[in-house]
Amino acid sequence: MAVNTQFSIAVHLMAGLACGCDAGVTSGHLAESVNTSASFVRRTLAKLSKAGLVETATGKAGSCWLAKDAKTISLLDIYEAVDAPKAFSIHNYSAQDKCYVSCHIKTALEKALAKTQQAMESSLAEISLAQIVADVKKK
Amino acid sequence: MAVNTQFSIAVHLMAGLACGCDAGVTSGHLAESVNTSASFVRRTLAKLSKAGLVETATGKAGSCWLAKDAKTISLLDIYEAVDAPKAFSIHNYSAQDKCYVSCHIKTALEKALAKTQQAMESSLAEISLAQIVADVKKK
DNA sequence: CTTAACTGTGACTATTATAGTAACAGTTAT
DNA sequence: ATAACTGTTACTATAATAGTCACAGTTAAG
Repeated sequence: MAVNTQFSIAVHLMAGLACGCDAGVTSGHLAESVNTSASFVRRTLAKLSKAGLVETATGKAGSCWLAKDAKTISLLDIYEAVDAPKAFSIHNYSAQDKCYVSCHIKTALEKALAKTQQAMESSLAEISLAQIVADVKKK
Repeated sequence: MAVNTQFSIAVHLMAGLACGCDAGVTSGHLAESVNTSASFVRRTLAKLSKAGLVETATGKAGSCWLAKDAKTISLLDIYEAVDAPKAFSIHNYSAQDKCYVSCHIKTALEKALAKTQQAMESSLAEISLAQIVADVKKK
């Protein structure tokens, strides 16, 4: 798979942490839920930790837990934490001097796509982890 | 590169067509502007053609042109025409029965991300090809 | 009616981002 | 001392995408 799923995996992990906050949740537990290796989970977890969304304890009986209340964590926080790719990527080519479209399309596109990216991020900011967890529990 | 640039290339092509509408624009001309092969251009052009955004003529002196006024073409039209990937893809894993997060996260995520996708598409719908062309010409 | 110059399309290769794994050093309860 | 974690690096495998090649189909022009 060459599709980026970091973000959705990260949300899965965060939801897992939000639900299992009673017991000490390990990367192994989470890996089982996501169906991948503990190592892969830990790498994503590391990013969430650096972003201050998750706290961890090393050593025997080490574990992970949410650093904040799920209500105060938005999907945008998670999106930014895992530095998922932008919604759009612009092709990079060497501009042909004699063609003004070729020379200026890139900046024009960047300007337009910045707006779109902004719209997407605003939308993500409005969804909290708590909402996701509520949805998961409802079913 | 495993990053999808279909969309930005398609906009580049459309801008090229919008600007060079006087002369017969060929896939070769466009390829030069984008700095890729004519064949690759034609394949993207084919999608735009199927979507009714572009018309083409085969045979000697064949060429391409916009099917509609640039003012009436939105970036969303182009986005849909090239069926660019969704902003987010959800990881696919086999759900672990004993874990309810694992079982239900997917539908919860889909619901949340549908909103985000919608926000993005609305934003794209508000930008017309004509605006892009104006930006390109301004500089 | 032959040739030249296009489009349209299928089949192929190369690239590279990403998923996923393995291994091991560092840490800390027991 | 040992067991069971985290944190991190290095590696392999996969697959989406870019990009190329080749050729059939079409049409204007000589």
